[in-house]
Amino acid sequence: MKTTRNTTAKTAVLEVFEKSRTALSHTEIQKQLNDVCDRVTIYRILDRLVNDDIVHKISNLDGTVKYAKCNHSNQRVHIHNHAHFSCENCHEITCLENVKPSYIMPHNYKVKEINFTLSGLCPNCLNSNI
Amino acid sequence: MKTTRNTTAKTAVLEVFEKSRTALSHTEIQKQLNDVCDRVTIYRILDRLVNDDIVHKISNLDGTVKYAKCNHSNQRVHIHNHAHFSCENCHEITCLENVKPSYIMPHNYKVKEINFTLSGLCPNCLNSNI
DNA sequence: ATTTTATCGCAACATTGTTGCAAATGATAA
DNA sequence: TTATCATTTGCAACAATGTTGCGATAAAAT
Ligand SMILES: [Zn+2]
Ligand SMILES: [Zn+2]
Ligand SMILES: [Zn+2]
Ligand SMILES: [Zn+2]
Repeated sequence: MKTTRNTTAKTAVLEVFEKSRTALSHTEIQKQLNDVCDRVTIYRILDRLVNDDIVHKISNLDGTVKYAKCNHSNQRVHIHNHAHFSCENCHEITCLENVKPSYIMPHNYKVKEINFTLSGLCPNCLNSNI
Repeated sequence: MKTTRNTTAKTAVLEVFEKSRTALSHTEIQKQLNDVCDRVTIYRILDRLVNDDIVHKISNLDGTVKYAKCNHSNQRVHIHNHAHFSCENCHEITCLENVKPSYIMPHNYKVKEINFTLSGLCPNCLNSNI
């Protein structure tokens, strides 16, 4: 069985996540890492973190992909059914841990994962009345 | 004011949408068009169609972007609040026009658009018990 | 038919993500 | 501590996707 190692690069990436209130793209992580490691390594670390349920991947309407730390890694069944908010002004993406959509599916579909992203203006940008 | 023109390329793209039951990526459209026009032109046509509320853009968890015809262009207020299903086996993306999520948002957010994509197995792939 | 301007083709570029392979390094046990 | 070995890394090269500038083309209106 494949074990996951704690490398300096991985630790650095996790620290970046720890410091961030919002979800981060590969590029944003790379900028904050200041050449701690190669671009490719970041991709591979992110893959592993997603695989190990430490981070979850968020895909935005505009095609950008971001990542955020999971704060429920302790749960037995690990699913990300919370919503995300994408601000059209500041482009920040945040987890809305308490927003979970309810819906009724037609028969004959097997749903395994959901991706619910809302976009518009975040509280910050709404207050600066843009 | 900018007016939109009906060009042969645009007509060809619309015909491709008309023939398709599922959402299409830029690459899929290009393949079906058989060099009717340049790759860049397809991008520009898609942009215009989205802008004119004739087509809507769907962004998938795996990072792929697809487009589907809107079948409610007549509505006064044009919003895409229906869900989409993305099959992890055949990779087809279909509009679930009747599935609309209900949810409760925290205050101070202004929601303008939602993107609700479910993934798993579509009826076709579920029946071929994979 | 003429005019206007939206659209197109092309080339060049930017960004994002992937792969193969030799070298480096973390974890484990001797 | 040292030896071992599978995991991880860096590098280089590649692939896919999307963007921009600009001169040429063509749709639509007069
Ligand atoms: Zn904002
Ligand atoms: Zn989240
Ligand atoms: Zn399927
Ligand atoms: Zn749809």
